Amino acid sequence: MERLSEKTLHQLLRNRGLKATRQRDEIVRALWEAGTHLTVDELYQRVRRENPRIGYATVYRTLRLLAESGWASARRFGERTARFEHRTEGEHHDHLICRGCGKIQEFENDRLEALQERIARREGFRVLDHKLELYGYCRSCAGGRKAPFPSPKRRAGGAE
Amino acid sequence: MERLSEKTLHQLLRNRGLKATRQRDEIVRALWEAGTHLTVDELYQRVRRENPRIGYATVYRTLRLLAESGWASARRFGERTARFEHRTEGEHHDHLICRGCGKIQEFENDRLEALQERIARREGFRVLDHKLELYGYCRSCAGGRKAPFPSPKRRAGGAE
DNA sequence: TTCAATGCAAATCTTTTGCAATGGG
DNA sequence: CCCATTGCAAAAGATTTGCATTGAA
Repeated sequence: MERLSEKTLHQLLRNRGLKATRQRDEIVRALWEAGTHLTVDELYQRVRRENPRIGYATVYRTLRLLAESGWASARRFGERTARFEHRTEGEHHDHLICRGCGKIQEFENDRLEALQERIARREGFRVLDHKLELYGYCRSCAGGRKAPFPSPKRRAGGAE
Repeated sequence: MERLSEKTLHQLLRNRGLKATRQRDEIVRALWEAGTHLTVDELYQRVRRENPRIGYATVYRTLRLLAESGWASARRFGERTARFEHRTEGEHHDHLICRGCGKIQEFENDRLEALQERIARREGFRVLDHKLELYGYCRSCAGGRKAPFPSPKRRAGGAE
């Protein structure tokens, strides 16, 4: 049951004087195995399959812990809920989000990173992290609407 | 009372068969005059100074309308609430967010945009919009912590 | 044994909605 | 006039927190 992801975790916890628990192992493992961006609820459901007694709050608390410590990162792709993914030391990737089918594709580009770094430095910033999201239509959805305005005659709902 | 921003707005509303109202004018004007990223509440407070009878819901609904139509754009800088800013046709800028003092600075870079576009195209995506945020420390805060881990012995709160 | 972590329920916060009243075209 | 928009209060979601109990070190 001891895996790469859990070793890293235990080490990380020890460094901060925190405790390794069954729940934390399960959560970390589920996120690791998923390999994608999961919402808190999706993750909760998965962990629940192994351990039906786990609490929702524990998932939230653990995710916060993981995000703070760098093991995971939180993203928000224009949805109302946050998504989390495992984050590998050193590695960084950005996202392409399809407005048609909702697909989220990752990419990595060193020149992009370098350019960002340079721009930030020029402004006197020391960059620790960054988030880049490109929204549009993927190949399969590309034929679709041009989407400047949703449609005339529409109720004006709330914001965001 | 007729301003550039309002002209654009009325035109935009007419295009969609919607009505121009006092509240919409006030909201648009406040956001326009602010010239920065405001939370819904900040904007609400400002509009309220002119018109104390305005409803919170109206601000939300109007902001959604503005965001959908392109007049404004919604951002989320890792805070729990969304922020809105006026968006100028054609123009696009990204953000540098200081983790020290919270300052949000804007920048624009065509090479960056071009590179993003190229990367997306390579993946078969047609990009409509994008969001780039660089998090770090601004010049004044740069001396500060390196911030890998907040601090040992800490309660693990909820997520995000 | 000790104190961090859990599970549950209640509390918060943000955003959305239903609906009667209002007002723009 | 007609129907979109407003204001209010209530609802809905997402996330956080208080607290007694449990469990890791």
